[in-house]
Amino acid sequence: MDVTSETRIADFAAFMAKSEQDVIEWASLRGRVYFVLRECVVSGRLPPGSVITLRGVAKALGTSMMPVRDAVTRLVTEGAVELNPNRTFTVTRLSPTRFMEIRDIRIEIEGWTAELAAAHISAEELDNIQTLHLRVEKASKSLDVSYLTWNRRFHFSIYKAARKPELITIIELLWLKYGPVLHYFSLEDDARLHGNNAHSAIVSALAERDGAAARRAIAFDITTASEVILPRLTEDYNNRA
Amino acid sequence: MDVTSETRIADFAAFMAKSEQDVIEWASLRGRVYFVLRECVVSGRLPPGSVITLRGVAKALGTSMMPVRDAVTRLVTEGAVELNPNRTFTVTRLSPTRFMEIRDIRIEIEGWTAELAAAHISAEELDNIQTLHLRVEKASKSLDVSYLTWNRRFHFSIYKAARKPELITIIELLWLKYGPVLHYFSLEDDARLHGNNAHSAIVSALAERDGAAARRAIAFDITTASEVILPRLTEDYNNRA
DNA sequence: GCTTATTATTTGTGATCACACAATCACAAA
DNA sequence: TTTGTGATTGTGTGATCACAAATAATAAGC
Repeated sequence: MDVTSETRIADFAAFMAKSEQDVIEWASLRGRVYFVLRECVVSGRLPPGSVITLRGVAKALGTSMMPVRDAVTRLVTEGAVELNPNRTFTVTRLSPTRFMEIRDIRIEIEGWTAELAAAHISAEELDNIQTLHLRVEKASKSLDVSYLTWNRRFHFSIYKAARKPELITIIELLWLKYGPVLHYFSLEDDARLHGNNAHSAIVSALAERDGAAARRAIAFDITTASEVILPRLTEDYNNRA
Repeated sequence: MDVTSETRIADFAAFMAKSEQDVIEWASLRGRVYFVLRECVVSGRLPPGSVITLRGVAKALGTSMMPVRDAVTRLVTEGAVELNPNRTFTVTRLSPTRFMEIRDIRIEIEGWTAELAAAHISAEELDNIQTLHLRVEKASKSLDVSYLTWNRRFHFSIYKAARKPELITIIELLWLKYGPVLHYFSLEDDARLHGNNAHSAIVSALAERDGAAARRAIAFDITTASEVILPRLTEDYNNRA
């Protein structure tokens, strides 16, 4: 218990410093705490199942309990964190069946969104997506953790081209639940290469304004990635249960 | 300003009493406050655009600010309430385009869920849905406000038969945003009759385990209802803007 | 020595207080 | 009459305190 809490505090502090280097500056304190916690959960710094205590996080971040409380309860309503009957907060652990359900929903919704994007995408948006595609490829070759970040930006740049903000909101929620398990993926080079092939197919489908092809390419991307993740997740889930 | 706040307080108190008559008993105070506020928003007691103050609600419910604060911030993350730059909370007002976007998402997701339900539905579930269908029909003939409640139970009983909890979560969020504008609908008898025809089609499609027909029937139900709502919403939106 | 009961610590929950910001109203000057 | 300026009120936000419940730790009993 001592080690994890210490680790958490160190992670929080490190990420706090990094996030202040970033452009994003939040007005309210609760917003900053939410941002830090959210990134820790999505990036896998806080692995699924790890406990979160309000006072611990507050101490680690040098704030009061209140902003942490707001941030954590928000993550609870978003499904990234669970409130156990033991009165403890834990990062949500996805069961294999739940993982597969979210995978199927992602294929349906993100595929649909990409299909809509193919109909509305502008030349500038397409340019931006192509450069992002190159950044993802570069990040996938070097063993960099930033791969997941670039991959995220690549996907959401496509979805934004559909001009459906409510769909974006839903997809963000899906990624928030899906994000932690993506960490199983970060050291798997061949899977990344497959992902790059899928990304190429997405880009060319968008360039040709072929909605059906874009939907298929998105589905292929999600499927290939999940085929790498699912066995590792299942193994991990059975061991820890 | 005086009238609305008084009205709000009265509504809250009345609904508080009614909710305690109900079976549902929440452990935490924040949960009860959330439940009350949520129902006030969904049922249209708090029309879109009305302001919510933490101290006012706390005073009306006889609690401290804290549970209200938790409940309202949760509604904000769920999209039912907005936090304006003026530092005031207001019930989210759906623009016509935003309404149509959610309508389309509902057709896609709820149609899909009904299609899945047709494949997995059991005999008991089908029985339950048929009795609920009769309750909706009865409530639609008498000019009762409970029509929306029964309609909601009818729909979610179908979606639960799909056995996809993540989909249910998404649909709940959609209804939370969609709910307030359904109040335009409550006095329109002929539209209700159309809705009943659509419901009959849904039930028979489920009885025959015809997924494609169930999807079409759901889409028809949502479309016919929105065709009644949209012009009224647009008129209201243009007048108040 | 092992089990059980009791204390102690840690947890989330709710209440209260202090602060900063925004809006509104009142009064005075042009 | 209109406009600018100051004060008052009301707002969300953050901090601190008190409490109940649950877990962990300790001590008592066999």
